[in-house]
Amino acid sequence: GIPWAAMIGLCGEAGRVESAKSLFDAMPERDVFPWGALIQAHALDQDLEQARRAFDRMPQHNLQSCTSMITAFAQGRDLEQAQRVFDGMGEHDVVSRTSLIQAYALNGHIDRARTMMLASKGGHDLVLWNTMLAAYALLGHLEEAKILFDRIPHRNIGSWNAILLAYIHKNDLIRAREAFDSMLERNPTSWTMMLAAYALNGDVVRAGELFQSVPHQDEIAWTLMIQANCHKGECKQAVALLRSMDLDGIRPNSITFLVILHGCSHAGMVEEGRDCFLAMSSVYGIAPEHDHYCCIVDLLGRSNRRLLDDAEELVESMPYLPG
RNA sequence: UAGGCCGACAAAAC
Repeated sequence: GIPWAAMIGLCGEAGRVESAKSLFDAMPERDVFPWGALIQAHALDQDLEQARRAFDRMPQHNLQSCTSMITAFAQGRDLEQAQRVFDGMGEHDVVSRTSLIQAYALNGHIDRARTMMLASKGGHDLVLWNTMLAAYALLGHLEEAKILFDRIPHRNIGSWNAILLAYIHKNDLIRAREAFDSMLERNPTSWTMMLAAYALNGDVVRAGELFQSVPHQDEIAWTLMIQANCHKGECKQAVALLRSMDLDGIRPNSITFLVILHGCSHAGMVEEGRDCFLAMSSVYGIAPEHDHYCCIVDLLGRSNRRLLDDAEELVESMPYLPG
């Protein structure tokens, strides 16, 4: 059948941590299992505590589980714990070293990370280089990113996406677009980054042109188009795009609504915002979260007396503390 | 077939 690890990994990717946990509890022969998947699921869920707990529960550790844990600590900004897990390992390989290097790179020690990269045994490794590239991009170290990028012999799409991110981070959209156009292969990440660059700058025209070329427009691409329009104050158009999504068979997600509510709030479009908020749960089946309530309360607060009553009612009914 | 790299809001970073 399907390997347990694959199932747990899939649950994690799909954001179904509970399912991943039940699978984990149900599976036999835990002692020979690649444990990393469950930790990964928690890490993807941004729940570092649960990841650590799962890690501690495991009767024994191996390269996989330790590497996942190091990655979780690296991305959870806990360098010390990452180093500690690394030190406790019986053996290391290029994968676990890469995780540790990422921990240093993302936590204020990019130079140390670079030294570690150069010293890394086991020959050349593309993912290791891409990890450093991505860190440079994130930190805004464009020059270092370019130097490294130029020296990578067999760049893959991850390398290209990382350099693209580096340009975008510097707001050099000309160079970003040049890189984007030079790519032999693009994935949804590439398209999203380029589209987001235009959308967040309020460049509806370029965003729209690019959107037309996106091979498979997903909910993220649509959300970015909505955001581009909101940025321009074209909230009516943004709300209209929500309908277009429907027609295209793409389901908005909770971020889509957050973007719309923000836009309506900013533009003072009280009724439209309220309607979207109501439709969110009743039509699309998406439960409003804390941020949505903040938006809608803010929105209704700007309105007339009648809607202000709505706002008070809403605050009383919401499952969060006001503020 | 399994553990390390790249996507919108937020977070983080600056």
